[in-house]
Amino acid sequence: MHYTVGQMSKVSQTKTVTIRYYEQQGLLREPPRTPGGYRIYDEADLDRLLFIRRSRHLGFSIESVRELLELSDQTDSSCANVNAKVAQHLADVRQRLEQLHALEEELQRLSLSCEVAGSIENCQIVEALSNNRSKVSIGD
Amino acid sequence: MHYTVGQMSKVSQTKTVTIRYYEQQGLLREPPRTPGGYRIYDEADLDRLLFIRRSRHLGFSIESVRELLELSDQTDSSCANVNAKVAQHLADVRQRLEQLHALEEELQRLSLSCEVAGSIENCQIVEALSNNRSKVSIGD
DNA sequence: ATGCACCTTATAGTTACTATAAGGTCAAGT
DNA sequence: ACTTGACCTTATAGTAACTATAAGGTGCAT
Repeated sequence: MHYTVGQMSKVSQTKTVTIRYYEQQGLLREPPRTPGGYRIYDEADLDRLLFIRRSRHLGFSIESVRELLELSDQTDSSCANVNAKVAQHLADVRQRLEQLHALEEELQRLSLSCEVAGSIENCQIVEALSNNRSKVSIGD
Repeated sequence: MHYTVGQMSKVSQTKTVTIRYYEQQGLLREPPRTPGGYRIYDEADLDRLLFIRRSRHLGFSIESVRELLELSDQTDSSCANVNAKVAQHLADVRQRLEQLHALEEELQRLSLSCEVAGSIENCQIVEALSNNRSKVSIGD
């Protein structure tokens, strides 16, 4: 199966200009073209684009996405080079999971307190992500 | 306890200009000033700033952050108004959790396969976030 | 062979910051 | 009291990651 840029756009909810922007940034390869110059993508290109979009949506910078893609592109390289990077991204992902989970719990509490009490009291959404001031750091 | 913009900046790893930008955007209040015009923040301002930064880091748009903060600012409003919004954000957060979790598992698998086999084979980071094409949507 | 939807490159605009300039404030030290 | 230096003020311009628009070429269905 192969796709035009427009079909890629539709499936991935990405503007066609954005897809070409990713190509320019080296996140997507320069795909083959029709005689008339139209880009032709395949299944793997689509998967890669979906990965980029979802990673961006989860707050990863283009630079982080590039690194994750590079891990993915490694066919079977010596681990020493790669393992530190994996560990680093894993720690990052786990921190995000923790914070998202705290936010989930608070939203769920709000939703429940609404159903039971009929009104919101003592909303602590902000606290869900703002405490543990000393334990958690930011940074990418 | 109260803070200058510089102290807020240090604790939250946020440039002072960015803090003033959030004030301009209405995410932070206009704080009281010293006679000389310096901004003075309190604990609650700091918590709010940390919440904004972490939400942004998790991929929420300024608009989403604004909505979450509005939920938080509601003292005890009638739920009907708010509940739909909470449910929506909860669904969004849970989708992010799912995707992040898939990424975590794949990074962990990579890390383990390195320790055991000494090399990375069959890396499927991209697949971790790109499959379930029909089940999962993007959008904020 | 002629629409018309979809593709091409290129340039300018938007969002969410980030950097820099030019100058005022404040607390510490003399 | 005054000076010094770190930190504050507003204002303007620049950057990253898109997004919109223009001007024109492609390709398939009638």
